[in-house]
Amino acid sequence: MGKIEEAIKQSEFKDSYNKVVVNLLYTHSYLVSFQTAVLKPMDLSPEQYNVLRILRGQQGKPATIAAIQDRMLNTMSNASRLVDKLQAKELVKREECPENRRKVDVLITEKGLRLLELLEPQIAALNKKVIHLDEVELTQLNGLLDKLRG
Amino acid sequence: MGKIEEAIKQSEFKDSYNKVVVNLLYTHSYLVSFQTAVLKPMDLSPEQYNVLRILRGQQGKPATIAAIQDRMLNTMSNASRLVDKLQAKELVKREECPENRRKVDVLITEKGLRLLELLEPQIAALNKKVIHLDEVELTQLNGLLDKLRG
DNA sequence: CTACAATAAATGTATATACATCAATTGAAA
DNA sequence: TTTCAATTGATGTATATACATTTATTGTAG
Repeated sequence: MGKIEEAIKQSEFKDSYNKVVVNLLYTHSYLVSFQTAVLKPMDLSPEQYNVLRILRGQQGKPATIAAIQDRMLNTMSNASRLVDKLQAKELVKREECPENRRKVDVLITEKGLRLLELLEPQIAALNKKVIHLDEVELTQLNGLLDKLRG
Repeated sequence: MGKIEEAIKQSEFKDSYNKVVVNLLYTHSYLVSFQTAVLKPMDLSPEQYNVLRILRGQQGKPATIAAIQDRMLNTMSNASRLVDKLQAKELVKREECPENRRKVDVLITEKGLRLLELLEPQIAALNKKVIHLDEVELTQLNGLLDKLRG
């Protein structure tokens, strides 16, 4: 695939900022399309998968809808409806928060945990296959992305 | 904002591949949300903006729907419907391709070109403001993203 | 030439997303 | 205590997206 100029058949960019934006959008699409292919047979969207991982990260503690929203990668998305979908598949459950009845405690179920365990090695293998960087480069890239956001 | 661990309140990752994926998804969302804010007053979505730029890149030559699809950042999206939306706003026009009536030639209009000229300095200023990297780092980042995709 | 496969774009449909609004609950001020 | 603003999540709605199917046109094998 190579350079972004070839990938999108554009020979030059206004400036390096512009080029890096296009490169990031393109690389994002590259990664998401692979991820989607692995998740789809399990009837999960990438954002649903992300919510499951957030809930597992709570290690037994419940998370409110607002807390999930906060940690989501796509900050514009709708945590309430994502939880609806996951609950319908019995991958998460809602519980009324006793000390504040406005809040809703969301927890990952056993079934949800088992699904993650099934998916994770597949995703890891996929990442290793489609990300053509070594450890040093991965660290550099993580550093640059962190710095980008300031 | 700083490190990805703080941004999404996750203390550790399975491996560096995983971390870089999360970091990319998060940075993507960071950039798109800014871009959307600039485009929204002009009633353009980021993908519509992208299609306009692709058409301008043709420098007067028309592009077929398939050619647009090819160059789009989000390869899954629907070029035909995006062109519908842009055409309704008179930013692009469709013309029947004379030598092959299955194809449709799409061209950017004067109005479309003027809109791009209006938006571009705004986008450039925004990029400069929200991307906290210098020229050397931008080049490094572009190189790593190109290498990532192989 | 005819029939059929291949190609190009449009359309149908289900789901996802963005954003505004609504309803319920809580907390705090008068 | 009563009232009202703030918080939390759910819902309504329009648009966007993913993917399959359909329609129209072209190319090609028999």
